[in-house]
Amino acid sequence: MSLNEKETFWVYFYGELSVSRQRQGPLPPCQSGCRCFTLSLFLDLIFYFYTSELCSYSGRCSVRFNLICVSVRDFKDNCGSGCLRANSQGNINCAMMEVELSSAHRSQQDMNLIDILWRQDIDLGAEREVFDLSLRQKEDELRRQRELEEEKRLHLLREQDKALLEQLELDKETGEFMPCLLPSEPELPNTDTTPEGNQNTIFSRVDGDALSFDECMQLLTETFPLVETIELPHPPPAHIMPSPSIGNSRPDMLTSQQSPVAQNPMLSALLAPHKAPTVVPASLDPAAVDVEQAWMELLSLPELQQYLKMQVSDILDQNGYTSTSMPLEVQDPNYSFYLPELPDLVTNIDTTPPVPLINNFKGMVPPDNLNQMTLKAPELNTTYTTDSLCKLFYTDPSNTKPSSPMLSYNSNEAYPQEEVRHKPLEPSEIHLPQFSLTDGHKTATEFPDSDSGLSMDNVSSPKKSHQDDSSMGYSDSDLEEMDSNRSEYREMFSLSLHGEEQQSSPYNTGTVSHLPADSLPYPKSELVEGNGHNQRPFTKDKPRRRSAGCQSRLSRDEQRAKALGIPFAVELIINLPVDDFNELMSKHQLNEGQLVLIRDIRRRGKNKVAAQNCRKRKMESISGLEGELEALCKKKAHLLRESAQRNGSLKELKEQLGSLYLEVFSWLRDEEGKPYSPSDYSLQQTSDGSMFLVPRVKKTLKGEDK
DNA sequence: AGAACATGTCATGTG
DNA sequence: AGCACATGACATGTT
Repeated sequence: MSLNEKETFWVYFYGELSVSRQRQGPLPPCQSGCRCFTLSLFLDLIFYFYTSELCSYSGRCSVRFNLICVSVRDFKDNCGSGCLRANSQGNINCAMMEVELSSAHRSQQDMNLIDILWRQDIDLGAEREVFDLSLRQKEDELRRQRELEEEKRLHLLREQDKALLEQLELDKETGEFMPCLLPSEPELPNTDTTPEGNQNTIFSRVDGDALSFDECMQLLTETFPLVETIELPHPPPAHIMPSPSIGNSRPDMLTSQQSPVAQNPMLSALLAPHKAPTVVPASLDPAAVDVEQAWMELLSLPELQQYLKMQVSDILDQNGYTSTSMPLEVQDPNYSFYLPELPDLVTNIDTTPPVPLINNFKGMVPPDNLNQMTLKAPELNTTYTTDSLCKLFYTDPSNTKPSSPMLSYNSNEAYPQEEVRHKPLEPSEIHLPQFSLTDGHKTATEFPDSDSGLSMDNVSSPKKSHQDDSSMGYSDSDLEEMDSNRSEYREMFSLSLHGEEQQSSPYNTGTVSHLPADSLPYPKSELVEGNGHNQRPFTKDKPRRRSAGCQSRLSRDEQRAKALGIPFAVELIINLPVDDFNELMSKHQLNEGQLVLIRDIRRRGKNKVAAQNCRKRKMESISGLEGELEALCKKKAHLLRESAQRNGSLKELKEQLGSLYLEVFSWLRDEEGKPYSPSDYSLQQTSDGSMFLVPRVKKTLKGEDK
């Protein structure tokens, strides 16, 4: 029996509705429950579940579920299990095809459970009409209609924004766009609550490619349609309390009071000062910009970071918040590490799936659709929002809290850690290629991973660039803790940021780590040809296809050296003979940090080559031993064959000898002319060739015994 | 999901 | 003692 796309059926998740990702482990499973869906809606929900948790996951994943689906007409008729698989493009290609709709495996326990759940829903007011197909179809039509209206409205808003920008005037002195008039901004959050909001509401642009503040705000609005504010142990002050009107509003319907910014006290407090004219780095093309990238840019703005710290510091000071007071830590031991400072802002930023990211999943229901999906099942009779959907599937409170993996790995990458808290980042440090040595004995780790190499990966690893930007000042202990979630974190940000900006920022934090960098894990990279190593490491005949994000360690060392102003190539540092190397070092005036980095580069480079050679030798040794073993096996087989051959020949000779013996023996006659019995006599030959007929001893002994 | 493999790094041993 | 190299062990990423 197969399910009709529109047919309503009940789904009972008995304990397992989980999203798994490669290497990251399963997400918290959905709590068991019974829900009424159409197949398409069920798939939508599955997809939402999938996209909400894996919106930026680029690898393969699957949604596994066990379910019992019950059609209206044929109540408790079907059950089965299946697996939705998504490819790297986010397409779910198997859908329900693997669902086996058979009642053969349904247990009586399942049947009873279905009955109980169904009756519960009846008690809650669910009627059979709820599952009527025609009603469902009407509902779908209404939903589509709302989607169309919503698209039109969004389009209109974008047009308005564009028209607004066209009204800007270019200030020839500053190169900034200044507003020639101050139009109202209905969709701009907090314009009515921020005193300076109406003064300079237009974020100036260097050129057309830059993100305006309005675009940033729009980005905020679009990206964080729904914010689940983390519950704080103490209520935030009134001026940062979220509006009570905040509910499950659709993101696109947010008003200035309902906007994510308004919902997010940290965010609103943070963003308000940014209404002052500020030059935004003009590196993004709004038409083609990835939202993630835009976010990276937005969050990496020095002004934003400063305000972020200032505002958060103020808020925390006012409320007595400390990282140790966060209740989230209780739920997640790692949370104090993830969210020490900016719980609201970054948590909200990271936990809400950006709408465009969800849109990346081609062929699936757009999030707006999801937001508008309605269900008439007893528990699902409200408009579907990200929140409600999450609650639908994550009814376990622990799963909706920051202790969830999603939140965890989202949080860690965006949080300035200890050093940031205690040592505000100075603008002069932001783009300072030559960091100053403030503490001689700490210079070895002036670059957070100058010894470990962690930051080298940070430099060029696109997915870590954000972490670099935001984790400035991570202590090594923090980094150690972060490591356990690093890969997860990486999955969240697939943006590719390249260029000096990203490369330099991690090193310019002026932060000091205190642990031996050895303890710091770091992503591995591969040796790139032409990086200075003439020796190619021994490898099997397999294609070397590591990801671009896992670039050469040395190239990062080179970037490091460049950032530190080391005046010679990394390959030179590594490959130069000791004397020449020392001479080179003495020729140049190098500070402690440079010397440490150079020594690390040389040590790592040498050791890397040594390891490669070692492995090469080991593999060669293994190959040699394997060859030797093969030869010995061949030799053994040959000897065995030879032995068998000779045994055969020997056996043949023995047979011939036996027949000859009998023939000779048969010729012998005693004195009476009778033949000798072979059992009584035997023929023996002496050394001189003489033959004797000898009575068998055995016979004689027996005779004596008698 | 997990095994197999590749690679970088560190700690330690050795000459 | 200090250095360079070798290698086991480990971590991490990829297939």
